Amino acid sequence: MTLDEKISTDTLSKTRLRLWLRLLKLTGSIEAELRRRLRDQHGTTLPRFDVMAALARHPEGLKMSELSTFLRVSNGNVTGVVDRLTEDGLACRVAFPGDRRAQVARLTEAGKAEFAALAVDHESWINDMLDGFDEDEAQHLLALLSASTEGGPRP
Amino acid sequence: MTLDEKISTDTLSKTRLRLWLRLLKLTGSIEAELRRRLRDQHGTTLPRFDVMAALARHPEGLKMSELSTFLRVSNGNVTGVVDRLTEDGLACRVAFPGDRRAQVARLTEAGKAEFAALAVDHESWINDMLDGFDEDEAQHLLALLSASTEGGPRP
DNA sequence: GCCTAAAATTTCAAGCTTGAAATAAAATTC
DNA sequence: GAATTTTATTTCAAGCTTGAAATTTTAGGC
Repeated sequence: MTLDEKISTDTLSKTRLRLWLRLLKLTGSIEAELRRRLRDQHGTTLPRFDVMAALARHPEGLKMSELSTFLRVSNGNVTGVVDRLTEDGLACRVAFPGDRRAQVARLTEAGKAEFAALAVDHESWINDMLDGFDEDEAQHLLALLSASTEGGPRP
Repeated sequence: MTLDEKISTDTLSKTRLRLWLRLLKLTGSIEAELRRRLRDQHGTTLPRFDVMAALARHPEGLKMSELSTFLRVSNGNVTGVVDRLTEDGLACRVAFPGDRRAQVARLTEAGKAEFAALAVDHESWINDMLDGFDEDEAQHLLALLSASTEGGPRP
C-alpha cells in the first residue's frame, strides 16, 4: 500500500466513523423520544410496540422463534415481552398444530385496537421528528442507505 | 388543506416512516455486531465502551452527572456502569474539590491502555461494516444527516 | 443562623436484553 | 422400536436502562 493509499484509507475510515456516530446520534435521540411518548401517552414501551407491530403484520400470529427472528432479538427476550402483553390482554399464545413444543403468539381484538391507535401516533411522531427531510431528501437518503448496505454488516 | 396537499403529505409521511425503519435496521444490525465483537474479542460491553470513550475524551475525568448528560443516559445507569468499570480497575472515582456530593469518574492507566486497544478495533470494525459507502457517499450522507436534523428531534 | 429549595449521587423497582442451560417434543439414525 | 440428535420454548444469571425516591450536601432567602 502506497503512502497516498494509506492516507486515503485513513481519511475514509475517519469519515465512516463520523458517519456512524452521526447515525447513532440521530437514531438514539429519535428512539429516546419515541420511548418517552409511548410511555407518557400510551403507558407502553418500545419493545412491546415492536412485538405488536410484528404481530399486526401477521394476523394469524407468529411462532415464538419466528418472532425472535423477525425482530432480531433473543428467544428469551420474546418470551418475556409476550408474557407481559398476554398479562395485559393484548396478545395470547395458542398451540401450534402438530408440534407440542411450539406456540403461536397472536394479537387479541383488544391488542389490534390498541395497536391501531399506536400505529397512527407512531407514524405521526416519526413524520414530525424527521420533518427536516423533504420528499426528495428522504428518498435520496433511502436510496443511499439501501443500495450500499443491503442486508447490513457481515459478521 | 386541499386533497393534493393531503395526498402529498401522506406520501411524505410514509416515506419518512420507511426512512426511519431503514435507519433503525442499519444502526441496529451494526450495533448488534459491535456488541458481539466487543464481548467475544474484548470481554466487554457497548455501554462500558461508551463510558470509556467519553472519559478518554476528558482525561481529567467527568462528574457523574456530566457523564450522564454527555452520554444521554440516566444518572442511575451511569452509576452502575462506572461501578463495574471501577471494580475491573479500568476507572476510578475521585472526590470533587469543594462539593462533597459530587464525584469525578476517570480512566485509570489500565483503563486508558485498554481503551486505546478498543478504539483501534472499534474504528476498524465500523470501517469494515460501512464499506458499502465510499468517501463521496459517506460525505454526502453526513451532509444530509447533519443539515436537516441538527440537534435531533424536538420533544 | 435558621429554614427551605435545589443539587449530586445512589438506591430501587420494573422492564429489557443476551446467551446458555434446562426441559419437553420431534426428527433422525441404527 | 430404541437411542441419539436436533429443535422450540422457557428459565436463569448477569448486565443494562429508566425514572422516581432517598440521602447527603450546597445554595439561597429571610
